[in-house]
Amino acid sequence: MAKSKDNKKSSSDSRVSKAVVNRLSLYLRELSRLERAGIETTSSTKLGQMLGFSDAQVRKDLANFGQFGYPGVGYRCSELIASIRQIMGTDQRWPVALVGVGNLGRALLGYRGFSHQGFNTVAAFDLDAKIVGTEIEGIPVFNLEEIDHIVEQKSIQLAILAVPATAAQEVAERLVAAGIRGILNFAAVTLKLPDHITVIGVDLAIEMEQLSFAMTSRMP
Amino acid sequence: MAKSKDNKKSSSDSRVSKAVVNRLSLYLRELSRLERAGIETTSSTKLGQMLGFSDAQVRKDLANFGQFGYPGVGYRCSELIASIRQIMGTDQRWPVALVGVGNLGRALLGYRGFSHQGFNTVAAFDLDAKIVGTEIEGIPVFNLEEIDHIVEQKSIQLAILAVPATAAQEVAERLVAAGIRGILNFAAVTLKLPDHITVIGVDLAIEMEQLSFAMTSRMP
DNA sequence: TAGATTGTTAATCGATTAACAATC
DNA sequence: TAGATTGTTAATCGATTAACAATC
Repeated sequence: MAKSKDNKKSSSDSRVSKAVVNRLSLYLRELSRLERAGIETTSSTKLGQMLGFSDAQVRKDLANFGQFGYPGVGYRCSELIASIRQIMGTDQRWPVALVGVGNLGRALLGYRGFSHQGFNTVAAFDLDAKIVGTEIEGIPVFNLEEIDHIVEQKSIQLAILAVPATAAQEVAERLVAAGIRGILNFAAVTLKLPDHITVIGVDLAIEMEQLSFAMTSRMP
Repeated sequence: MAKSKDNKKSSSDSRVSKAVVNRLSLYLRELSRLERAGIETTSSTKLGQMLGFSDAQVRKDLANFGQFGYPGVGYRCSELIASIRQIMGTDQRWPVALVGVGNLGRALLGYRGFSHQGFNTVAAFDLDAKIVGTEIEGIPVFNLEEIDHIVEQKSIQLAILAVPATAAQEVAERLVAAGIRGILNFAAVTLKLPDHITVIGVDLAIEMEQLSFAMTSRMP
């Protein structure tokens, strides 16, 4: 085990920035790749190089949560993976609701990448009578009216919101009323929700704009 | 027009952070909403409030690129929209290639949100003989072999990469060889590409992890 | 042992906020 | 005019990097 004094900082004391948590996910992704490749040990320098960060940054990020390495040796991939999973909360399974089974929602239902990381889409919701009651990719589609019931029954805390922008605020409020505490929002609107609700916004048009800005500013 | 001395900083002098450019996109999104609602004027305070930023931050971000407001009055929505579009490069149309017509790729082909912002998916690429030669959502699907040809013919600089993670690095290198300069990467890998290539990564599993971290750290 | 690498403290750098004269 | 709000400079805050003793 890593270090005898395993006084990891309690997970709730550290007010840690969004950027740190994002990098933690990237470390996890690289570490998993190394482990799959049969590599047992790595270092802050190597990990940083793979991702374009400094070695100091890697160590500092991890230091927010405890001591995970061995001076003179580095980090054991499998151990660090387990530690980061625990920090991120992905050492447990999270049942997820997907709301809005349109084009994008359907693709997300079929997306295999989530389950690896500990996320299980267990219920989908829509208003379209043609699909309510069916199963898509093995996941039952319910009428949105049933959200309170199902969220409670399946102890769901997380939702993926893939409804049209015009409906997003209203649907989000229903999710919160149903007991959802975290939302991955694909709608191109800023949701106004109570402070205790976590919202991560993914706006694909905005990501494309970052590209066009880069093309435009670094003119060749 | 805004200010008589329109000495906007030249778009290439300002080395501006990723965070600033992202907020610019958010300002643009809110301004468009206001304009659609028939509101003609706003202020840094109001704009900030809508998005959870300080008024000073809004003004500082804009100050990177010029002077767009009227002291005592605020900003004219339509003018500021036009200015930000110009800064972002979305005052012009960008032809885009979509590579990898699987589950997610197909959804992205059907996604209407891009074209509003000035992006036009004009060609899709895949290896699957069953779909090569067909049109999906009105967009022709080509064999990946044809990428060089088509990219040149259609003057494409931007690509959306939606292939399996295992293929992403190899396919990305082909895109670069074909002349692509910016990639929106949905594959869960860090691409190793020349410095002059801009890559924006969107990893949905990582976004979900941000949620589970929030659930786990702010335990109720 | 010599070489490598951690965790951590101090120094630097950059980003955000506060404050205010200028302006409408 | 009085009130509102900009653009900008200076002050503060936070994040990144450098440096190094401790450790294997």
